[in-house]
Amino acid sequence: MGLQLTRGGEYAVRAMTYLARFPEGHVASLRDIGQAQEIPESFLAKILQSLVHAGLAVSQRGAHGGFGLARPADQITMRDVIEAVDGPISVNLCTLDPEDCKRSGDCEVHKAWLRAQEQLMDVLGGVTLHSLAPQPVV
Amino acid sequence: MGLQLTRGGEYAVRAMTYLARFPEGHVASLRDIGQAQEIPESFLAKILQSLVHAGLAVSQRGAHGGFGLARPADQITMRDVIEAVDGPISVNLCTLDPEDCKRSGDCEVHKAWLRAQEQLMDVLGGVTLHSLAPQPVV
DNA sequence: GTCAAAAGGACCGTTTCACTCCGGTCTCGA
DNA sequence: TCGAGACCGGAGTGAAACGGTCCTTTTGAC
Repeated sequence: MGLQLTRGGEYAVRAMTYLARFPEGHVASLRDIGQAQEIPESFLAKILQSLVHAGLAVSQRGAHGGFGLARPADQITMRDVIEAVDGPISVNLCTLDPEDCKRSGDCEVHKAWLRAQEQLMDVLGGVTLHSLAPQPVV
Repeated sequence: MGLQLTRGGEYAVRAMTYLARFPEGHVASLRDIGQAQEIPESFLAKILQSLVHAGLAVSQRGAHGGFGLARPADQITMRDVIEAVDGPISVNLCTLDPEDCKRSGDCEVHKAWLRAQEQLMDVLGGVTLHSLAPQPVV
């Protein structure tokens, strides 16, 4: 079964959506997030690190530390989140690296893949965390 | 890197596109297809078997046997081919089996995935082998 | 009958997935 | 200042999927 999101990507979207429910500046701990979203905590730690590295989340160390969004929720998309965790979205190898695909020039198949990829990115790039979040928790 | 097509799916599309260049009823041997499209023959054999089982290709055994399309090229889509080889396209587990996703009801994330999936299927389901083939070989 | 070709099943090395573990580091609060 | 709480980051791991290979059997044309 190809063309499927990784578990890490799925968890990342859920975790970030959870963080989007809090007011800006608020941080939630690994444990909070993991328990609320039913994500194994040790795995979630890795995922959140990727998100921090990508500049989508911020972390606060020490007692009462945790994670929060690095920007307002309406400025982070599903695409951002997924690419931070799983790397660039490329529906087929040949759409990622045109060098690698000697057929890219004349090849109708290549063009079809490019279109499919664009559609997918449009959808994922158009969905913000804000639009995903249920009514915010005050 | 998630969300990517398998090698098998890629090969399948190329192989079927190759077969679409011939007049109906013509069969090409495994070797022909493999050499023309630079696909390892022993692997291609497996892929073509999946396509035959799925009713997209027909095979002729014995001397001068080979493979051909089971229907006219304008009635076979990329989606058909990919699903025959890689199984149903599901961009996320929760879009495949709603039972499995207890969040499916109230969950905005779930709806976003459904939309993404639909877009992808629309593109892939709208591209026929006919539209992919270069000028047919007589 | 013989040769060409697909059918189909067993096998296999490598990579990726989906985690886990653990020592280290930082920070706050008492 | 000391220690508990929390993230950092790298190494490790079992299972599954990927990407094939190989070999025997069956079928069909000549």
